[in-house]
Amino acid sequence: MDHTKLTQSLEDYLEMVHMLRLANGLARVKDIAAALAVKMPSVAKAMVELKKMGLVRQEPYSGVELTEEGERVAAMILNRHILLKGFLIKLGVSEAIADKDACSMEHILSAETLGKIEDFVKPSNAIASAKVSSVKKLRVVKNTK
Amino acid sequence: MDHTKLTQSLEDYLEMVHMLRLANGLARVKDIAAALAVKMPSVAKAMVELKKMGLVRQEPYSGVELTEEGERVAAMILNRHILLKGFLIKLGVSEAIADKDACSMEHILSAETLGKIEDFVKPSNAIASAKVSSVKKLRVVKNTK
DNA sequence: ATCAAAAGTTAGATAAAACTAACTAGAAAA
DNA sequence: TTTTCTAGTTAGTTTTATCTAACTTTTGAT
Repeated sequence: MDHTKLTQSLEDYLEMVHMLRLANGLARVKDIAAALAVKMPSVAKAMVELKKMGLVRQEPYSGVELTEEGERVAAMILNRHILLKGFLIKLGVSEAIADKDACSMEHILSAETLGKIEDFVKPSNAIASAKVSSVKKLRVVKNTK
Repeated sequence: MDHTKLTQSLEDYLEMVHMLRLANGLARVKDIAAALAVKMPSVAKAMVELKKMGLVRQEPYSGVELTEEGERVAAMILNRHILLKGFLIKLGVSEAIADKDACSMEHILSAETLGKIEDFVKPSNAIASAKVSSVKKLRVVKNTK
């Protein structure tokens, strides 16, 4: 509800909550920290911010959930991630590196560039279900930034 | 000489010094600030760091120069910039946006991804002089981050 | 030659994002 | 049911990168 703009790092946290819920059903502070290669207090602080912005819900000492708005925003970010990862793979980049670089790129590219990348990746037969199937294949692993 | 790793922001300052010297012959604090859309004291602080690292030389109250090592590092960064900008333009992105996004991307991509992008941009007939001619066309304008 | 404007510098404040250390709540084992 | 371990939190520090305000040097007009 709060329209304050997300920083890159908050986008990462929000996206990771979403990924972990898709992968495990539950987004724990400990797992968020491991996946982003940070310590738990960093996650706690980020969650305080995301709660203030109304993107995340959390009862003390338990898992993190997304609000409806949070879900909407996180899905956007995750779609960007999937698009960029697919793009890099299409260029011949290995899956692990594609994942890592997509994660960095997803916060900085302009809408125009993202659009052109989309055109490149889906030249004609853009099947809407592509995104969905990619999401199903999500596997969350520890990052080694 | 000092092997401390450059931060993204120091890479930007170093690259801009190089660009301004190529474009104007002289890299002034005021112009560096304008081109990167920051204030002069930010440039002054960055120059202190780059001097410590032995990448930049400057007599007080005058223009900034690159050391040999600084020149080497700056040229690498600038080549990355030129590569990425060309890549984006090839995808159909407008020149201004390509420049801006290349500037963000140049700090974060892995060697593997940069290599694949190079393959994509120069499929076969990679003329060495391409880089040089791009440099000649450099025009430094005020950034509006 | 003087002095005002422009360019450069220094000092100190603020904000983001991480960390460590120390504390608290909850879950699991004895 | 205690106790212990794990997960989560809070407080305070550090680093990076910006800023504003105040000061200094240089330049250049008069």
